[in-house]
Amino acid sequence: MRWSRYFWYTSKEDPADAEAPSHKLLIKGGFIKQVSSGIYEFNPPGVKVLRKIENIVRKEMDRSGALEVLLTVLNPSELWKETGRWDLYGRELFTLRDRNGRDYCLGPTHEEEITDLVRSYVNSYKQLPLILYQIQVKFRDEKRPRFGLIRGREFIMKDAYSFDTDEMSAMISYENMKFTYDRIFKKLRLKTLMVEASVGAIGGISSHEFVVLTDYGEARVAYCDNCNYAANAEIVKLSKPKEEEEKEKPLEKRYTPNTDTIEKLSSYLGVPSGKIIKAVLYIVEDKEPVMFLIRGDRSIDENKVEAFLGTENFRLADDQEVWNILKTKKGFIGPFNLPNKVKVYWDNSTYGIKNAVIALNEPDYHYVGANPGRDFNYGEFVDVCQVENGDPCPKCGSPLRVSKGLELGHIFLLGTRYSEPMKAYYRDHTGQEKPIIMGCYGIGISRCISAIVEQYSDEKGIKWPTPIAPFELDIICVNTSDQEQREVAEKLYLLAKELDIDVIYDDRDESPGFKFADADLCGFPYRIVVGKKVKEGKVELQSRHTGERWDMEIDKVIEEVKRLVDEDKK
RNA sequence: CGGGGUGUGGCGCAGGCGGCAGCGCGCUGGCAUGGGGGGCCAGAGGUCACGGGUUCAAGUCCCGUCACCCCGACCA
Repeated sequence: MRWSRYFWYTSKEDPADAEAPSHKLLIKGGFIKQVSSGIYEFNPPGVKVLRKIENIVRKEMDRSGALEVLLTVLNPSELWKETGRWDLYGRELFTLRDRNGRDYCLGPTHEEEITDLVRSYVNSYKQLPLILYQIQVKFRDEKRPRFGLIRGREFIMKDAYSFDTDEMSAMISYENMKFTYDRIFKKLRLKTLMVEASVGAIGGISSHEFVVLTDYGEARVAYCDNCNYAANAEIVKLSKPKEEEEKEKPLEKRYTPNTDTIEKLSSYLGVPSGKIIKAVLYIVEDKEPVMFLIRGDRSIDENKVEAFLGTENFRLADDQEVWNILKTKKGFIGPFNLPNKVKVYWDNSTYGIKNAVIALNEPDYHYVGANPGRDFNYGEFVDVCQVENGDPCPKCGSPLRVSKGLELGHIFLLGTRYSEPMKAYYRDHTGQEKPIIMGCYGIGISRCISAIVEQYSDEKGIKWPTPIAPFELDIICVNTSDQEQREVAEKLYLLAKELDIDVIYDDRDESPGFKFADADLCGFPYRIVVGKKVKEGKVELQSRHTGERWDMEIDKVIEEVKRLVDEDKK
């Protein structure tokens, strides 16, 4: 490709609206362009990267025995009503109506459609097991799109679905996909971590996420360096700590004005926040008040709350509700003198605290020196505490490490969540009718682009791994008005094409510095600079990854690039 | 959906105290250049997000709407 004839425009300035490095670089480098919040179009080099990723994924899926299909983007509501998700999926579902008043959705995922496809052909155990996949655009009307391709409302996903006769067989399909995902991310040069994940409301049997550790992820991931345990933070169980050993002080009611936060209370009383028992009031299903008590230096993990309550329909009580229910204000909520309708749960972290500070639902007052058994009694214990760095590993007790993670893949053993309501049945060898056991497996393809940029970039720009790079080689002619340099560059370009190197020749009439800056930004793994040294029969070969530069004979440089590129792609 | 912020040539920004709409990059033409977004000359390009209001006069003040970004809760 000659750059002067290509459609590729970079920017000198950082885009104003981008925050994450991958978002900035992809826009600045002219790979993508924003159309609307969470909606991006791909320019030619962006498409090249996307296709290379897709093809790596496709190759590994095919190798696993999965078969590619292409389902529809526009999906009639009927199937979604069969599984109840037309209503359950909520406002995240993009819906529309045709001229005859029929409802459709733009597919956010395709369990319904794939199950419909399979049930229309599969009747017998002889046709199973089966894994089908597709690579296709998905639509989700996210509450908050973020960070470019990291969370979009329109994005490219690889979704696969397995169909098995029984749970044992389904487990084998699941393991197959786990293995395949591991290969895929290695081929994409992504350093991923496989973590145990919540099966959530889908009610599946097993679930794992593949995440990369980055500040621009939205999941919290806990992992143990000692025993290799790794899990999404929301499912890491925290049990009761040891009882504190401390001499009990007398109970005292103290005037504590304006202490509506733990920090203020802690500094007002000169007591560490870990000695405070914090009470948080939630309103469940818009009516039922539920109080959680937790140690003052810890936070509530609302994912755990959701799992415990069995509903996502809950929220913090507002000031008015706190007053109406408890006759107090925020900061002074406690487990004493409660109306009967308030349910109270004690997080494990509150166990064994001696000489605690605790509120009593009386504005501007707290108890100090409160001790369990003597001054108050625990109720039912629960685990709703957010996991933090250093918490004990549930497997081996070593300190956990907690990081932000970006979820690139998620695999699920679904069971019969879709096959049962949609009557996707088969006959077993005795002639008995049984529901198919399903699994589903996703990879955010467009999100992978961002993840790769997050992992491979520096202040100058992107450093694409060779298998994913928009071009493997960039040829720059320093002085375009020098006849000899132009001829050499031209010759090398044609030779590189001859050898099937994915090459771009920067033949634009721009200053050398301009082209160097673009080359760094756009992230070509190899660059040949044709300059003054052509007089000595030499050009310069550079590696974007290592920064190395070598003077090479003009006659040998392309073969060397070919060797390096082939090595990288192994 | 709660909280915060921003909307001014293609891009990045200034102007905000009401009185000729500016700068840098990019773009067009020309000249000199050619190893790190380089120099000189001459140009083109704007419904100041939208709607309403105050005023002799609004980019600027007031009210409303919309869009986008960031922080939180949810998905690949």
